Amino acid sequence: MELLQILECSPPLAREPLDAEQAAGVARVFKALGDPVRLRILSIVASREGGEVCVCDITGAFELSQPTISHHLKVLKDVGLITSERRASWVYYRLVPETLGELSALLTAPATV
Amino acid sequence: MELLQILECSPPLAREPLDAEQAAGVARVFKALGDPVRLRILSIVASREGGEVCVCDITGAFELSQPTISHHLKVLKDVGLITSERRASWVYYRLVPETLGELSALLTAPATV
DNA sequence: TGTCTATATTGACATACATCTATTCCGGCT
DNA sequence: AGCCGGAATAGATGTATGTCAATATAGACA
Repeated sequence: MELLQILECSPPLAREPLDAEQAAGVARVFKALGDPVRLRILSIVASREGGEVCVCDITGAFELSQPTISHHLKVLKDVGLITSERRASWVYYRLVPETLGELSALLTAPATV
Repeated sequence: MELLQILECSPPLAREPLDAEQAAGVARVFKALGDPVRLRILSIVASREGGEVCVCDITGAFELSQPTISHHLKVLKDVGLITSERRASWVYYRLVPETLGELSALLTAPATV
């Protein structure tokens, strides 16, 4: 089952308990967000005017090796938070806003009455 | 610095890149959410009428040892997602909706124009 | 005081993960 | 074809993490 589909059919945490399968799917995405480097990469991609970021731009923002950045990009891509497209020698990444939106909805807190 | 404060002053991912300190703080919370058992525990606590869950209720919902559940509760508590209160022999956990709300806001996707 | 129940802590262990170096893959260029 | 630069993959390594059994702690009650 696709991860985005799991997110779509998972109720907000505050509405009813997740079943084991939903929890496993959702946890994969949160785990991807549970690393400071990946969070910064995602925020760079998500906040970019035009929506596209070249890998070289990301690599330049960190004091980490190129393979490490590549690894983190793969993790984010595998859970459906970003997509990639190769053009000539460069690979461009962009956000998948639907995934982020589903996550946000999942975390919507109950009305503080 | 308190984790909730870091969440409060961190811009939505899609607005501007997180700095290293913000990312480290936010990542701690997402890492706590990055485990299926903890997600299910949190959803049990968050969706409970009355807001309180006894540890024994949680333990009964999993085929895991009591120390393991206790460990996961501590992780969720350490990042400010839940709080605990002891009354007589029992310990009750409840959601901290502010933390969940801050996280949700952080993930708010950019307007899909 | 002693015992019983509920929860937390400790210590051990196997697995997962972040990072690096070395290498490979892919396009463009000469 | 051969080379070069950008990016991905493979393999290695130290550290973090999820789990358990054993033990400790806290409170109720006899």
